[in-house]
Amino acid sequence: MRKVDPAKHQARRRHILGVAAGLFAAKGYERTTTAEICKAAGMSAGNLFHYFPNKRAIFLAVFEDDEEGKAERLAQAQAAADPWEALLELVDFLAAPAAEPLAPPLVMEAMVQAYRDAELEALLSRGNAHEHAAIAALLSKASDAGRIDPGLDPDDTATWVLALIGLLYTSAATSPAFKPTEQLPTLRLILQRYLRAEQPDS
Amino acid sequence: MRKVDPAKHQARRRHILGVAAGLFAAKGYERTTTAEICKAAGMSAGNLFHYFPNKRAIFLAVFEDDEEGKAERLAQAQAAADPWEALLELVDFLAAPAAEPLAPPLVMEAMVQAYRDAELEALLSRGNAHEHAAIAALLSKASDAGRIDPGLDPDDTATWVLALIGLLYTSAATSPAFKPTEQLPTLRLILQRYLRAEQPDS
DNA sequence: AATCATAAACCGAGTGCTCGGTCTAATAAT
DNA sequence: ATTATTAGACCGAGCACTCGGTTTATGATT
Repeated sequence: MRKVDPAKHQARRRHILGVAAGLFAAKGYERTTTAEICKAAGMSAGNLFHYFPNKRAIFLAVFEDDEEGKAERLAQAQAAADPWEALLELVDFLAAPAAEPLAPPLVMEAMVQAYRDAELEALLSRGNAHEHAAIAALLSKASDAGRIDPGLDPDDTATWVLALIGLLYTSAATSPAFKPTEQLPTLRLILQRYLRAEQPDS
Repeated sequence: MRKVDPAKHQARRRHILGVAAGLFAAKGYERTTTAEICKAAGMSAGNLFHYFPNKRAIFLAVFEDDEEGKAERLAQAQAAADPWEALLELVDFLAAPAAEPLAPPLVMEAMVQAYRDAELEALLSRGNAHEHAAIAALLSKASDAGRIDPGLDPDDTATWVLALIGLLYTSAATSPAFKPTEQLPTLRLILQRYLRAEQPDS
């Protein structure tokens, strides 16, 4: 009996997800055919569907895999001494992938698909809820420490902070001239002025 | 010989575009079938394609029609006496449609489609360029009048202002809890603190 | 007014094609 | 030998769009 090598299986799976992510980003979900994924992954249809039950599962897996391993980073942010610095670092961390060429269009595609797919919607909002909670907690702490405008509601504000980070993705996806790395300082400026209006110094 | 009644033709055309916009917003471009549009519009396939050469033309026409008539409003904004007030009003004007239920998902769909359709891309960036120019001009005037932070580059900043307005659309489309009308004041707050950092008064 | 001629408006069954997904049989590994 | 893995021909459903034809509205003609 031939023994399964789970590591090999995982690697092959990830290989598929990699090429699929590229295609989904470039052409969108519906216009990407399973045949194209097969060709790009260098395998046959039968084999592709040996790894995933259907096309949608491939799409979902792209984001499941991405969502993994983000939790500890969020928890780690909480532990930092200075909540304001921690917030800035967290923003940088969440904004960083926007510089990768694939991420912005992929995020756009995910958003538009989540609008009509309950499962994807659930998956994404779970990840989003974690981020939201982490940011809100930091905002609350920073507010207590007198580092940000105390008039801001942490929950509502966290939503806006997340949305502002998302702006890097949507802008990068919609206008080629927009370079997330170049624009990150402006994002930071906006956040600082928005959040720390009452404490213009340090 | 029968002569065409252009008004009637226009009305019928707009009727089609109305129902098509609803379907595109709800289900996305690719998942909306021409058969559905026919049914919703109460006409046959033959007749639908009598008004539009193909499905994509219907999609494009939705945004062409929307783009019309926005130019004069932009020009009018320039004429206003106080550039800062004019800017705020322009923001309100551009943000207003975000409250309509159809607009946010439709905008999302347009953005994602424009990423791979040169014609749509051209159409949207034309409209965007006008808005960008109008905002940049107002920012420039406001800067000269000492009403905003002089360190901000009008062009770059206009891009951000537009992106921030777009946030109302993307946020409304992706999270049902986000109500554009309720969030507009926060947007204004962010803009004020961002743009007028050096002039906290008035 | 009544009739005719003509082009627009409209219909809906049909068509060719593409797509996601399956099936069978061959191959490779143990 | 036995079973995992692969390939790609194949299938049925669904799609955008066409086509031949009917109906309806309008101007011209009598």
